[in-house]
Amino acid sequence: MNNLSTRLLDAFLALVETRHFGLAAQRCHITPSALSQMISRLESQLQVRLFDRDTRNVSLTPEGETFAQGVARITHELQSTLKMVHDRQHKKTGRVRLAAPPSLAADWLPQRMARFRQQYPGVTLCLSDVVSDRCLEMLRQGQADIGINAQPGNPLEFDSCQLFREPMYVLCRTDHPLAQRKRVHVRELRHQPFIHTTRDGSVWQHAQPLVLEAGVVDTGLEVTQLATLSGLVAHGFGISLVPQFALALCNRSDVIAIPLADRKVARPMYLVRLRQQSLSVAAQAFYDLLREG
Amino acid sequence: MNNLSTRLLDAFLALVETRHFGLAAQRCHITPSALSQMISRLESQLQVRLFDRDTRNVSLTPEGETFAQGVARITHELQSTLKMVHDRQHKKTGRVRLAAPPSLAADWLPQRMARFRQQYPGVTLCLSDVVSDRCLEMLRQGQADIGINAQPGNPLEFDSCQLFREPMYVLCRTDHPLAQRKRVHVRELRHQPFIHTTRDGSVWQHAQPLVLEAGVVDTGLEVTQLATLSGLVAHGFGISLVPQFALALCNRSDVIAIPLADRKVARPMYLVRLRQQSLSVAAQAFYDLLREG
DNA sequence: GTCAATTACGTTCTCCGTAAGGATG
DNA sequence: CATCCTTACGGAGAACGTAATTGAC
Repeated sequence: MNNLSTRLLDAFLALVETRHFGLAAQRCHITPSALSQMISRLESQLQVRLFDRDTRNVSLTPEGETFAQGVARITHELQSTLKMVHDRQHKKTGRVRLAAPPSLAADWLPQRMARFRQQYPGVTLCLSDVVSDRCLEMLRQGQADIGINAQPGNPLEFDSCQLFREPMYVLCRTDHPLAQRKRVHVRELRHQPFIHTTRDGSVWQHAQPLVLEAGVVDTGLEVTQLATLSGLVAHGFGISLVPQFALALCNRSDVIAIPLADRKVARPMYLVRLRQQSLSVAAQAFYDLLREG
Repeated sequence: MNNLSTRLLDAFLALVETRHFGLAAQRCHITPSALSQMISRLESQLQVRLFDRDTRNVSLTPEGETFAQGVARITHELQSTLKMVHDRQHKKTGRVRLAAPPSLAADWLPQRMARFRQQYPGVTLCLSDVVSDRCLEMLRQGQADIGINAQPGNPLEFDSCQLFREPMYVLCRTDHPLAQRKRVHVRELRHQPFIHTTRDGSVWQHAQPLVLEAGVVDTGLEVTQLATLSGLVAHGFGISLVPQFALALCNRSDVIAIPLADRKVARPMYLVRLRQQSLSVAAQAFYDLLREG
């Protein structure tokens, strides 16, 4: 029985403002007869007389006055909500939270973020540069919408597609025997002192079996920052492996990066999202940009 | 086109909470089919997909999430407004503003206010004790809902009905020649020094022509408070006229009040309200109490 | 195969418009 | 008597229920 519609409330407000059935009906694009019936329905549903009216005069009752104040608040909230939803739908507002490895967060991803921002300046872009394990965790806990990760995660839980395969490079001093080479094979790293990156990062997880198999010497060094890594290399503590997009972060005049010839050593990079939860309109647009653009 | 109803919003909220069409439909007392259609209508009106759903799972989209928050606020405002109107209708809340002369504000009116308050304790009763001119002015400016006044005001503007006629009394010292009399006629006040009440009060306006005609002596004294009046009388500055309900306010052992025999000198008292503006439910109830009870 | 959401379709009911009615200045 | 709100009545369309369909596990 108790059912109010926005049409009813709008008609009520129109009559409140005009105090005239004819004008109010005109504003609502209905006939005065229909408006009269609507007001009657409203009054019978509320069980309150809202207007004192005869053929000459229309005025609010005190109860109608209080109702009008409430309706004003309600329609304000309603319009605000509709606008919010509409704006999100048209990417005039919104938020996209990204989780990506430091190597891509440095340049590759910001480049695409800038393109997206230009098209949808109202959408907030949040970027977390995270190591591999943390990336999937942020997605799982709803702290990120889109992840970029070397591991695709559990297919039941995550929807992943490969973006590209990132070639790996050997990082060594410019005076290192390998420094003059155009390409290097993994097996040539045998007996080389090796500096690891942190073990929860994808480089470690991906390269560890390969370099161990190749017979590198463990220096016991394990660092997080690529700048630290290149610094250790520069001062002769050993060599290391870095992915292509991380090269810019360890660029020093006294170290050099040699591409690894082994194709299979290239690190895959996946675009990852939760399978159960759909993306917001803005996040979906950014997802499409990464996947296709 | 854009038309939302509370049924639609309630159905939406039910589905948000249950995440299950069957249960939500049960809560709304409709079939799952109807609920499905309602959600579809809602989504097409907003042009936003609100739920991700298949036969196994129902979950909000991010846009549905924001809409749900808005709807929660809207329904809260709506319920609050409906309750407010309902409470006013049933006199669980409300306000009645009264304007009455000091004589009636002292006892006669509070007595009825107490009776009303007992029945409708939630209704706030505001009382202004005002002189005659101010009473109609407060009604006119919407500062009072109900007036009690010796003047009915302009019949086009005010709706007035007489409550009673209040007998007038001569106030004099106990050692005054008239003090022993059971009744006094106006004409017997000839040559008596007379103390006036303030000229914007009804006593002055009502009694002035009569006492002047009778030939009283003007003392030049004109007071507002009845306690001042009785004090002046007690100290021999003259006599005065007071209405019956004001007697309690000038009760002193050294003054005495003698009823005026002239019936036409009795002061009429009107229940007054604005004609154009209807009373609130609470005010109407109090009006009826005064008029009939 | 079973369970749940959706679609198809028929019925009911709401809601609006036209036209007549009634009240007020 | 003119104006404006209201009532009466009929038709168009919305909304719900029943039943068949689709889809996921």
